Amino acid sequence: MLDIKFIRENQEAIRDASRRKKVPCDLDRLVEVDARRRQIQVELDRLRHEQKEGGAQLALYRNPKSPWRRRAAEEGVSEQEIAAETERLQARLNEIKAGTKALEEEDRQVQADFQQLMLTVPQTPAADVPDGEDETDNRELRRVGEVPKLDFPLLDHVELGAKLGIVDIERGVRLAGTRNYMLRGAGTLLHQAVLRFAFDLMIQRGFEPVTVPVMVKEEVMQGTGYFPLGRDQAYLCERDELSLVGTAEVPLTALHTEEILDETDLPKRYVALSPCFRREAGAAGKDTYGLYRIHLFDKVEQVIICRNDEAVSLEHHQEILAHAEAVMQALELPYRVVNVCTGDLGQGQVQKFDIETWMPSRGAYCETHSASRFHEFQARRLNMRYRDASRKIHFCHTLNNTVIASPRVLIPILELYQQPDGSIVVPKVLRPYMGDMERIGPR
RNA sequence: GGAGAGGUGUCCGAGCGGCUGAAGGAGCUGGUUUCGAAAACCAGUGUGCGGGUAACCGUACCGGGGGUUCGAAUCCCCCCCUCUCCGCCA
Repeated sequence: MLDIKFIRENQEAIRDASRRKKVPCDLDRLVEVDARRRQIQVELDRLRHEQKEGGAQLALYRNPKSPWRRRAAEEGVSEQEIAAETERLQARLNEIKAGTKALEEEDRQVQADFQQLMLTVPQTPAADVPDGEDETDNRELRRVGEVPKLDFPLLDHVELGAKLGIVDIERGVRLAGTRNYMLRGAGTLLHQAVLRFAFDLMIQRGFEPVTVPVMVKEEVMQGTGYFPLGRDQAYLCERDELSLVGTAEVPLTALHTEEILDETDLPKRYVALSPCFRREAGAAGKDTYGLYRIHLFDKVEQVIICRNDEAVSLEHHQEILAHAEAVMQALELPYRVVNVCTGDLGQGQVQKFDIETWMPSRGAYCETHSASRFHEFQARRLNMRYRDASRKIHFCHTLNNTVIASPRVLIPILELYQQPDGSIVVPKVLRPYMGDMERIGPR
């Protein structure tokens, strides 16, 4: 959500963002509703003011012991005159009541429309976000690590996994349908090892580990910007009015909802390991092979909540990106960093850097991480603020990034660490998490 | 799931239907005092929205939503949440 004042004064920028991000937003309607909203408030305030004063006066008229009555008596105002005046005032107040009631009714509708429309306004992208339609227009910033030259016929992760008995897609699908899987034996250990390694690295880097709820209320989904636009991507537990989160970004970012923090407590650095649930609606037929696009995975996510300062935000953006890169470098996986283009940006994102890791079976660098900054967008929706040294209140800025998501990252690990004999060498940094296992061989 | 208690400002805690944005305390900030500190004393100390260049003014908010009333933190209805006891259970 953006500041309505900012929206009013920067309509062209919003229109531009809406077009370039391909986020539909009826700005004309919003501006119209906003004008009416303010009109109503001025009128309502006026009516309520008159009501308050009139009501107080009426109390004085009606109370025989009031100072006003005493004064009136001294000045020789007759009982009849007071009674007449009381009646006149009562009539006026009844009139006001009717007027207020009608206006309040309209106000309710207008406020609802206003809120609805406000939720659709896109954040304006940063100046250095490249223009573009979709992910093919993302701009590569750098490549890190060498793609190893393996001079034997490569197997993909599905074949490797099946041969080694560590990835069981067939049975996963049998139990839960398409885009489901089972990890088994060393596959499960590898999965856990990757997550735990990443988690520990973040703790070392000063992030507070948090265990989060993965079923959250409507407001939380809306507050983080996933609803209403992304509603069909989420699994809903309608009976309990809860949604399964697609990432721990949601509960972590919303952690201080409705709070006013102290500036001295910022930035907040949080890390959580959670399951992530994604319906992948609209992705039918896309990436159906293997462990790439699946309904359930585990992810270590990092979130920073910081001061409302563009420069500070930028700095943290680089910081969270660096943490993720450190993980990839420790795993010795070749990756590249891309500056995500406007068409591929989410509604609330100011800018997003993806890390794409080389996946031999796909013959491409593919997204494994996504680092976003939002400025106030999420904080406004969540009403998450802080007080600065001069007691002024501001909305926080928020940022988040993947630390590691598995099993997707198992794709490059399995495929790049495979040996001619079909076994997998365990990346060095993961061995302590796997009972010093150095190699995954056939059972 | 059954029974009871309760939800008020940063916290604790009052609150006959109008004079209560809300007593009183604590905390915090500033000042006085002190060589300095503590203590004591004095003053200030919620958020949103609207209007105004501004000082400021208006209005809303006492878990949420309706209702009664000229007027509701205070009365009525519905919902939510927390706590205690009992039952069940990873």
